[in-house]
Amino acid sequence: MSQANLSTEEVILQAAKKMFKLRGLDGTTVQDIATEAGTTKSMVNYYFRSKEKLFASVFLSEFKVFFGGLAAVIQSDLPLKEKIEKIVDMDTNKFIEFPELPVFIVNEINRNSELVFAHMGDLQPGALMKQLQQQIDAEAKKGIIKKVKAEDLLLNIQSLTIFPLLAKPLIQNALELSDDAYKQKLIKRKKLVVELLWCFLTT
Amino acid sequence: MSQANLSTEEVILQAAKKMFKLRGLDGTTVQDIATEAGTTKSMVNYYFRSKEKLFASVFLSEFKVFFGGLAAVIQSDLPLKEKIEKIVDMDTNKFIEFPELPVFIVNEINRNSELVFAHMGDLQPGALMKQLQQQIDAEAKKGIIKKVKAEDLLLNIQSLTIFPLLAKPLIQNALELSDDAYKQKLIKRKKLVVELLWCFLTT
DNA sequence: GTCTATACGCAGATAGAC
DNA sequence: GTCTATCTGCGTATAGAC
Repeated sequence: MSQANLSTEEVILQAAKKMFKLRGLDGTTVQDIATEAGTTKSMVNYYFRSKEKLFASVFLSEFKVFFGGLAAVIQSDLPLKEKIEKIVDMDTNKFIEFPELPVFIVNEINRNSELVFAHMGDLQPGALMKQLQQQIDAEAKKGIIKKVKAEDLLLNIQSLTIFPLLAKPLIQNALELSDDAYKQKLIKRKKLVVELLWCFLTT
Repeated sequence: MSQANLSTEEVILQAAKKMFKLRGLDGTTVQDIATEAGTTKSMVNYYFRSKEKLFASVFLSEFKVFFGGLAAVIQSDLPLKEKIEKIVDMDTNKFIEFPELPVFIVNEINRNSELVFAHMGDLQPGALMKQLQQQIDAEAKKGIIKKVKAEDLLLNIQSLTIFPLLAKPLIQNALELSDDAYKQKLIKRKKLVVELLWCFLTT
């Protein structure tokens, strides 16, 4: 970080992240990564032994970006409505910054699931879900919201925020929107998504 | 259709559909298709000239399955609520029958968009959207629903129905659900999605 | 119309010189 | 640690026998 010239290993890793996110595991060759990094295939294999090992490390770190923050918000002691707002806001911002992430993750968990799930055994979604459920039950008892399943709420939030990124080329094509117009649409959409979710919880 | 033994060309086409949907354009080789079809690489290239030409024809027909029906429902003269129910029901059933479709479509429109959009110039989403907007405006004037943008409504419907398919491996892993349990969850979810959407439109 | 043989290039990976 | 040279296999595509 402190030196201007990154080590070759770091340059290769960054190039791999870029190419894998753009074209996926199958669509990226070691040569692509080497060219992007300004080095040779041999160097890539020297530092990372194989394409799959390199991919695994890239995927894991990107997956943490993808779901990083979600756990923190759920574990915080905010009221449910603010948690929803925060998750929607966070996801939207993250995906505006890294638009290739959702397609990358979705593609790889479906196409290379063995490779992917072998390397992420340490995540504990069950505990998070339980905690969120307790909060929902508590707020429902107070009459603030109606009782729903935590897993459904979370799935609805993620569906409404992530899908528009996945379908971006299709929607842009259909509505004839520029990249910037689409970005503005996503930002406006945050409010709409929260309203939609909250409306359902309080009716 | 009437003869038990399909022509070699048809067998290859079916094999290509299967393999492309499972592994995508980049993840499928001509050899894979040939093996699946019980023939040779040469035959594949004989009938379809190239892998990309074969892919283009597969994608187009699958895309029509993906969006077939949507236009018909929007163009029908049902009230909005029934249209929403019908779209949710249709999409869910379709994706239970062909679970690989959403990932396939999403991946290819993002990764191979040039190839994809070059072959689907004849779709007219603008007209459909306009028609749906008119119905929304009409029902809003009657006080049945509140006024919303047709494009937002459609995006919300598709988000809530399609995303759970795209994230299937992740959700199955997190909630520890079998394939059949997941399928049951999707079927139950139809009602929840319609309620969520309709609740927002009438509040 | 079907299949064998084969062309040619690039894939991923390694050996060994410097 | 870096790079050149090279291996082996598979990728798409075609030529030509039957």
